[in-house]
Parts: sequence; C-alpha cells; structure tokens
Amino acid sequence: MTALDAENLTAPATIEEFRERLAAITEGLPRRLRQCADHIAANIDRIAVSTVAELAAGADVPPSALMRFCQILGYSGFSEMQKLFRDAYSPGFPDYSTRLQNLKDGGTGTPSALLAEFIEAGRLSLEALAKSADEAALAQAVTLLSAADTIHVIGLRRAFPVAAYLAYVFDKMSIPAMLHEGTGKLDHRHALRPGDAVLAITFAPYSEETIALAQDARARGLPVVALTDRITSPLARTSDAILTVPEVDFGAFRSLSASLALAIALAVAVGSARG
Amino acid sequence: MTALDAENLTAPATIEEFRERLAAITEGLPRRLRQCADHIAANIDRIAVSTVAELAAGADVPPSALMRFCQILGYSGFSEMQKLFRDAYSPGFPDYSTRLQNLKDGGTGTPSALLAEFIEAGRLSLEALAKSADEAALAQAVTLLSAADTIHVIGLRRAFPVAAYLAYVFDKMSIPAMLHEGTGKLDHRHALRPGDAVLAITFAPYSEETIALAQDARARGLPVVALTDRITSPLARTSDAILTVPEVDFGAFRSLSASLALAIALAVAVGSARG
DNA sequence: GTGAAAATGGAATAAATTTTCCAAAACGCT
DNA sequence: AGCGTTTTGGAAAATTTATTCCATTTTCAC
Repeated sequence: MTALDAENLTAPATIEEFRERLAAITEGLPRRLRQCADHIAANIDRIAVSTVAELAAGADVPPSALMRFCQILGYSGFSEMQKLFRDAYSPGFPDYSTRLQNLKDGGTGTPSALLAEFIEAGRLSLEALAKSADEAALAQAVTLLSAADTIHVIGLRRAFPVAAYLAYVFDKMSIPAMLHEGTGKLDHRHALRPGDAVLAITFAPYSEETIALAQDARARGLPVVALTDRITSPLARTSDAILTVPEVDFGAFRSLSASLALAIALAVAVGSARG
Repeated sequence: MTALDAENLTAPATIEEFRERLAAITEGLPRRLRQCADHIAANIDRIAVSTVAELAAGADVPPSALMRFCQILGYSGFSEMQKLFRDAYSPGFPDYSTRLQNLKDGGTGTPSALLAEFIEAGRLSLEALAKSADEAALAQAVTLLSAADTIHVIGLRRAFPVAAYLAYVFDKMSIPAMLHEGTGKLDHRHALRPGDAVLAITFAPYSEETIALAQDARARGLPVVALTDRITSPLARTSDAILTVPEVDFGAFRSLSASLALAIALAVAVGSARG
C-alpha cells in the first residue's frame, strides 16, 4: 500500500471527522500532498468559497495535486468534499424549502406526517435564529422599550399571535403595554403619547395598519422597534431597531417558533431592565 | 426609465451597502424580480456558497431572472456579486451549538442570553413533541373537526396566541371557525349549534371559561377536542380527543413552539381532510 | 379592445471549473 | 548505475455553471 491508495473507503461526513482524518493522514504524505494537507488545514474555513485553482495556488501545487489529495481523503473529487463545507455553512436549509414545497403540492400527508414537518420547520427556524440573531439590534430594542412609558404592541393577521403573547407577557410583568387591534383605526392617534414606544410586528405580506402606526409614531418622534421577516421590510425605514426572524414565509403555514422565541426574550429582557 | 434599467451605475461594494440597496430597490420591482429580492434578503448568508441555479430555484424563478436581478443591482453578473460575499466571508462557522454558547456567554440576564435560553427551550419542546405525539388522538381530532359545521376555538391567557393562530389558519383555508374571547360570557350558549365542534386550548392554571365552554358543548352532545399540557387536565374528562404538548418552561414563561406546531399541523390536516 | 412597452422563460452559448490521463521526473533499492 | 515503483505536472476532456438572446407573454395606458 502506498500513500496514494485510498486508505479509507469512507469519506468524512462531518467537519469534525474531516479534521481527524486530516490530522491522521498528514504524516507520511509525499511532499506535494503534504503541502495540500497543510494549506487545507490552515484554511479549512475557506474551502466552501474557493475553487480548486485558488486552493491549489495557495498551497503552491498544481490543481491535479489537490484533486489527488481530495481522493486520498475518500471523496470522489473536490466537489464532493466542498459540498460538506457548503452544507455545513447552513445545515439543513437546502431541503427545507423543497420539503415545504412538497407539503404544499402533495397535501396527501397523514396528520402525523404533517406534524413531523411542522416540528422540523420550527426546529430549523430556531436554529437559524440562533445563528443569525443580531445582538446589537436586540440590545438596542431592549434599551428603547425599557425607557418607554407605555409600549404599544401591534401585529395583525399572522403576526397577531406574537403580538398577543407579548401583550400577555408584558401584562404579567406589570409593564404598561397596549395591544392594538386592527379594528377602529382612529384609536391610534389618541393612544400614542410622548414618552411611549411602539413595537410593531409584521411579516410579508405586510399589513398596512401596522406600517401606518409605525410611521405615525415615527412622525411624532416616538421610538419604533420592528420585529419582521426581512431586512427589506417596509418597517426598516421607520424603525429605530429592527429585529429579523429567519422564518421562511410559506403561505398561511409559518411555524412562528422563532418569532415567539425572539419576542419572549425581548419582553423578559425589557422586564428585567425595568427592574 | 423602467425597473429593468440599471438604476445605479455603481454596484454595492460592501455587504452593508448591499443590504441598503436591496431595501431601497425592492419596492416597485415586478413580480419575479421581487421574488429574487425577497429570497436573496432572506438568504443573504448563503449567496457565497450557492450557484445561480440553486438561488433561482429557492426564489422559484428561472435562472435568467436572477441574472437580471444581479444586473439591476449594478453588478455585471452573478459572479461579480458573489465575489463580494466570498471575499467578505470571515472564518468561523455559525454552527448552532457554539453560536448558542456565544449568546449565553454575554452574561446571564443579557438579552442575548435570554434569547439563547428561549431558543433552547423551544427546541427541546419540539423534540419532546416529536417523541410523545399521540397519532391516534391526532387522527381522531382531525376526524371530529373535519366533520364539524363550525369550529369554535377557545384559548385564553397564555393559550390565546395559539387559539388566535388557529382561527387565522382556519380562516385562510375558508373553514368556518369562531374565535371565542373571554369577554361577554353569555355569547357561548348562543353560538354553539348542533353539528359544531369545540377546540379548547388551556394550560395550567386552567382557565375556567375554557373548561366551562367545553363542558357546555359536551352537555349538548357536541364533540370537543382538547389541546392541553397534561393528561390530567380538567379537559380530559370532557373531551373526545385530547392532545397533549410537553412544553418546556423557561422561567415563568413558556415558548409555545410545540403547542403551535401541533396546532398548525392539526389545522392543516383538517383543511386537507375537508378537501 | 388595441398597441406599445415591459417582463418573462427557456434554449443556446460562453465561460469557468472539475476531473482524468499519461508522459516525464524523482525516488529507493540493489 | 539500472530498474521498477511512486509521485508529479500539465494539458486535454468532461462537466458544471454563468450568461446572453430572443420569441412569447403579460401589463398598462389609452
């Protein structure tokens, strides 16, 4: 057996395994291949966004040497190896949308299968939130809301459950808060008073009343905190702090898991900041 | 000038600029291009590791639409745009568990640490639900609700967000449903009619109104489906199908993730059973 | 409705990246 | 030094990916 033979039939399937295999194999490799191993080890986080040619140039070897190296590791080639790192960059997401697509198209699932799908969607949303949460924006939102006299919470349609829960939590913590419902549009103007703040929640398709209230508050100089789905949300322009939740919109079916987790965390943080 | 003309001669050179441009341009874009903008905004961190075809599929547009979108943004094509993200891509995988740890490390009581706790609580709840879900009860609940003329949904206090979301989803699916609110106790009796069914949601401490409505319905011979936290819930005695959710509490508040997942699955299953 | 302008989808083309292959070089052993 | 084996580099082939182009559809103003 030589160093060039495939020493393992199974390619590493996780990044941890990859590191171990790399460490195990490096010693005893001929010169060019060792250069590959060293450069890969030092730039493991750039594999996902590099080409063979780029990595080979970095290791100062011809592309073919790098290809051989990938094969020694057990992969069919560079592409297969790279896939591991690209997927790991945001695990699970690739089939997330297609799975939901199936749900939409098929509709033939048993209730239990549907439940499993929604559980999975919720779990992925929470993981995505963990990764993408903007700590600075969250801190800013807490600061703004802590200083407010009354917190006006608005969220309609699918955002309403979130708004309702926020109102409930604020109430339990004895924080003055008001839940705005869509009915009776004129209520807004009277309720907003100097020193108050608005917490607006809306997801695509964005509801006009929510946006209108946010703009109204902005016009009066009141701070606005937005909880929305995209950075391109219409609320972005009128908000002093914008919190985005990475829940993929899917018709009427949205798990809300991530939105609620963020909402409660915000509410409790405000509660403790107020003392 | 049309939306397809290059509206800006200079392409965004930083990710921050990119976000701004995206937010500025999204409004007023034709349908397909807006789909591109939305999907890109929601998956901004995956641009670096995706191909045109993948992103286009995610946005549900043909590749050519995505190319046009890149050009509207000011780039010569997708590759140029992707380069921005590949170059900016900095080391460190936003891997779920380490990121969660980072959030917590901010110090107990910080907003970020709270968020991490609620995310974790939600995730645990969902996993517990996946393990404990009672398929037979779920199927039974779907059968009962599918056959109902009008579905009366009731859930107060912390169960209210779940009830509100159910009412929203039923409405979207054109299923006759009525959301009972706590105010005006006498409404109940008139609303319940032969052929209807009740979907009651309550968690400890159980709210009297919810239990009362369930009992009322039972007395009239209407089927009752319960969504609650324990098998020992007072609803158990008055229900024809009982669904339990093992929600994990963090502090005084619960995440509702599992309750909502179960609720949506139930609603969608009922919707598809009705055809 | 009618027609002009805009938007779209898909097929054709171009470009890039990858992978394979093999002749040449280096190596190790006697 | 000679010989078989291992390693190497480069160029050609295969594949994947990006981009362009244009016929068709949609939209909108009149």
